[in-house]
Order: sequence, then C-alpha cells, then structure tokens
Amino acid sequence: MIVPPKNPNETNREYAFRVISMNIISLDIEPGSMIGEQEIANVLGLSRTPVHEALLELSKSKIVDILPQKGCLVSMIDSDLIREARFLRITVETALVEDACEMAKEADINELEENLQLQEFYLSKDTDKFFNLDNEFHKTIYRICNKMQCYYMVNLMSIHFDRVRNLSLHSVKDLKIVSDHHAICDAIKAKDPVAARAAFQKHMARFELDWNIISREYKQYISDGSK
Amino acid sequence: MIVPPKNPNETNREYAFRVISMNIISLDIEPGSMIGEQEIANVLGLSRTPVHEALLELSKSKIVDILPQKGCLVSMIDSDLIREARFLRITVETALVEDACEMAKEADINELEENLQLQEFYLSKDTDKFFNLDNEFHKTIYRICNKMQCYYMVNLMSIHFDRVRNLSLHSVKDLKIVSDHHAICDAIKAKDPVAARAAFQKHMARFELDWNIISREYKQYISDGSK
DNA sequence: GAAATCGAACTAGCATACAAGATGCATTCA
DNA sequence: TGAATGCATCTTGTATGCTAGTTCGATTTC
Repeated sequence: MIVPPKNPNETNREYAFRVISMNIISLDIEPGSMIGEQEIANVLGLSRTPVHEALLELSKSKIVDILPQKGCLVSMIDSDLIREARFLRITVETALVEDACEMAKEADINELEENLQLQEFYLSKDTDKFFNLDNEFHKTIYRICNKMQCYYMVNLMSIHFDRVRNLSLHSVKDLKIVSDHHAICDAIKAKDPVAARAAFQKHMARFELDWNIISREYKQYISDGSK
Repeated sequence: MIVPPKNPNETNREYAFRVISMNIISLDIEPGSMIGEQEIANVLGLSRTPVHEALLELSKSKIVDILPQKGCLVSMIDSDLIREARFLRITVETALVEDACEMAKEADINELEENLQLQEFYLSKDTDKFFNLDNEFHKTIYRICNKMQCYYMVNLMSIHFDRVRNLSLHSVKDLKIVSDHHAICDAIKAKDPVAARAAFQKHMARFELDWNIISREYKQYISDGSK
C-alpha cells in the first residue's frame, strides 16, 4: 500500500479516504482482498475511527463490502457495477457537454485547452499524471455547467470504472483519448451540441474495446459471471 | 422531531440515518436550524457515534453542513441544489424509461400497475403513504433496468428535491401525478421508448409550476439568491 | 480417523473519554 | 462607557475500551 503524506488542511478521515481510494484504483490493494480497520489505521498512523468512517463512505459505492465482525472485502472487478458506473457517466456527461455548449465562457474553454496541452505532454511520460488530467478535464465540464454536486455523486460511483480505466492506461497501447478530448472541446468551443454529444459518445465507446482486452488479461481480478 | 420505532434488522447508524432523513424531508427539522449530535443521540436513545456517522452521510449530499466545533446546520431549501438533483433525476430516469421498454418483463409491468392502483387509493387519503408509493414507482424502474446502485446515488442527492416534493403534496391542489405515472407505465408496456421519454419529461416538468407556488408560500425556508 | 465441541483470537458496531476549536458572557482595564 | 480579555461551556474530531458475533484450530469424543 502506497502512503502519501497527509495534506495540511485535510482531516484524518479525508486523508484515510484519499489514500484507500488511491490504492484501490491503482490495484495496490488487490481486488478480492480483505483489509481490516486496525491494519489500515496502523499503516496510516491513525486510530480506527477515521479509517472506519472512510471505509463506510467507500462501502456506499460498493467498492468495498463491510462484513460486520469479519472484515472489509475489497470488491472484485465487477462488470455489473462497471456497467452501472459507465451508464451513469455517459448519461450525465452527455447531457452536460450539450449544456456546456451554451454555458462555457472563454475562460472555461481556455481551461480545457490548457488541460489538453498538458495531456499531450504527459500522455507518454507519466501515466498517473495523465490519469489525473483526464479526471480534471471531465470535472471541468461539470464545473462549467454548475453541477459540482452531481460530479461528486457520479465520481463516487465511478471508482469501479476508474480502476479499469487505470489498468487500460497501463495495458492498452492504442490511446486516442487526447484526440477524443480535443474533439469534445472543439465542439463546445464551436457551440455545437450535436457534435459535442457525438464526440463524447465516441469517446466513451472506446471503453468496450479496452474492456475486452482487460478482461482477458486480468482474469484473476474479475468476479464470476462477467466476461 | 418524529421518532418511529427501530426496525429489528437495522443498525443504529441506519436507524439514525432513516429518522433524520425523514424529519428533514417532512420539515419536522426546520431548514436552517442547527442540530447537535448529542441532542439527536438523546432523542433516539443512542450514543453520538451512530448519529455522527449518519450525519456524515447526509452531509455528502449537502442537505446538512457539518461545521466542526460548531454544530450541524440543516440546509435551507436551495434552488441550486434542487436544480442539480432534478437535473440528475431527469437525465438518468429519462434514459431508464427508454431502456425499460426493452427490459420490462410481464411481472415488472404488473408491479408497476399494482403500485398505481394503490397510488389512486391513497392519493387523497394519506399523503405520506402516497409519497412512499411514488418513490417506489421510480425505484421499480431502476430495478427493472438493473441499476440499483444508480438508484442509491441519485436518491441520496434527491433529498433536496424530495423536501419540496413533499411540500407540494401538502400545498398544491391540482395533482396530476398519478395520470402521469399511468402514461409512463403504459408506454413501457407498449414498448414505446419515444412515448415513455415524452411522458416522463412531461411528468417532471410539472415541478416548475409547483416550485413557483412553493417558493412564494415558504419564503422563510428558502435560501437567498433563489426565487 | 472423523465429527463434534470448545475456546482463543480475530472482527466491526457502538459507547465513552478526551482533545481542541468556537462561542458567548462576565470581568477587567483604559 | 466601550473595548479587550479570559474563562466556562458549548461543539465535533479522534482515540480507546467494551460487546457481541465470526473464524479457525486444538481437543475431545465416538
């Protein structure tokens, strides 16, 4: 488990949540493994309480399953939950990119374009950095539309999806993500909701290809009943 | 504050969450009021711990705002958060009713129709019962489409919307909700996604009218900047 | 040898205790 | 009189202790 330093303005609970989430997405905590509150509390140098509260929040998205008096099971990669997370993102963000065509100011477009410059720079250099930039790109679209609370809810559930997306970045070679993002950004800039919708859906459709590769390559992490 | 009995298989945390949510929606806990963990713990006969955890979960949807070392502020009725909650529901459930046209089995249609029978029965008799049936109707649509995790996430945020919806049921006389539901159900039964989408959007559009009435009638509960 | 039983060692839920920051009022001081 | 100060008393965040339920292995029993 990777333990970054605690940020100054972060509560212990937020710190625990951040570190555990990170390690689940990066697979440094293995899908299907059991983790105990005390065990994590020891690693992070905290008491059980903030760790308990962080795990409670994670359990809301079913990324962990708290089994009372037994322990905390980190979920296997579950195609049903990924399908739900992906449905939610596609549905919500498709509507958002359309709205963004009216809502986006010049400064917003600049923010997106600056992000895309950095994406190009880091794509082949630093996978984790790129992953964060990708997340920021999507988050900016929520912000443009004044839907930050929706972002929080969708993002919490997206962790299932993120875990696979992170694997993709490390495994799948043919990455067209940045040009997809450019197409979305250009459509918003051109105030063309039809093009924005199309570009976004094309972007999200790539996942099907990745999933085919990932699901073969990481069989041991994928729960039964999926393919 | 109304305190129903604790269900047998419910943890104290779940009980606290259920009771506090209920009282926020029913306005038995007033918008803008401060509540303390100890105070609620006393009323429910619990310790602070499960109450604290319940409030943490509620704070995720911003329906309460935990101010460290000060207290817990129950949010005013906030048009921005309602707009977000409503956007999320409309966006997600519009997509769902379309999918439901393919997914719904005969048993599912029966479940919806049985629910509608009860809605007609209780509409003028028992507002709270009707409110629950309305919720169940929407929940069933998620279940038909195998999107229960999405239901949980959308529902958590919907509490802002629910608080006003509950006021509507008590204040707004001209209720066409049941016939709306019938139209949605009939479209799903006829496997007509275009009609289902239209019926659902017509249903959700009613809220604008209600909001105009509510926002005048309950000004004291509505946060500044809204109209 | 196999099955049943008991108990030690785990777990999370919850209660309680303590720490540290916010508040408000009484007191002090100019 | 008015502003500043300090303390008593709130609050939530966190740590710790206790309870009860689960697991697993050693021991007993047949």
